[in-house]
Amino acid sequence: MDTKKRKELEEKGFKVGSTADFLELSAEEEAYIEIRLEISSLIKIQRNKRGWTQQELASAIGSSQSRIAKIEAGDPGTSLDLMIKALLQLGISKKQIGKFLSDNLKMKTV
Amino acid sequence: MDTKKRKELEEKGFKVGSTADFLELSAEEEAYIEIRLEISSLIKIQRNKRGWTQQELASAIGSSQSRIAKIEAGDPGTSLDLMIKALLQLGISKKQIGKFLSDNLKMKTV
DNA sequence: CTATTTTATGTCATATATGACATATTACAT
DNA sequence: ATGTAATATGTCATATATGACATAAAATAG
Repeated sequence: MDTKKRKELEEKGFKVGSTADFLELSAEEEAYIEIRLEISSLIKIQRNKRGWTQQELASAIGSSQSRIAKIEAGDPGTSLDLMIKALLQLGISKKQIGKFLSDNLKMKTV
Repeated sequence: MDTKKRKELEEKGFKVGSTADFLELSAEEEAYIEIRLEISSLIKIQRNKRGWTQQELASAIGSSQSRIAKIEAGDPGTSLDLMIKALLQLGISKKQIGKFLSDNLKMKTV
């Protein structure tokens, strides 16, 4: 991973280091962050596609507007669990979530 | 959802109620639990397929044997985040995780 | 421009997840 | 059977995620 991308992640609060020289993420660490960021961006896209406000989505899952903002911003202090709940409330099915993760193309169909 | 299945979930610690009459989960709540349970079972299957002990998997993600046992038992006091980290360390890619979620067939290919 | 809505950012008290540990239970050898 | 490794179950102190709230900043009317 290049230093620019790493810096971005560190600024968002991700613990990027701990791999010997603090210069590289393991493939698994990268994949984990990638999954989180992709799901986070899917939430934002789908929410907007439906014309929902962050407040509306928040209410639908018993959360708060600021929490949704943090999720969509890729804040690491948020869980995949809450993200999945958000997607499901947006009407995205398990199957569609799976398709989104497996297809590298950016989900035309949802 | 039938009462038998609900009882199983409640025994595992899931908050099943809060939907008016405490008899039904919303489709989204069900889907969320289903995703967790399927991923949990995928972890167990893939770990065994590789001949890893729970302790070995735990060490690979900086966790503990008991935590892996709880994940594989479907304990709700565990996060999707940790589960995904486990899968990735088992060599399951994001793409394969996606396929597993989208295909309803039980992952011959992984 | 000005008002109003929406989103972003920060803080805080509380809830939940965590690894570590002890120990029970089970599987699997020899 | 008897030991030995693997897994399950429970507890605890600590770390992290949480919703709520305040408020700033941006976007979108009008």
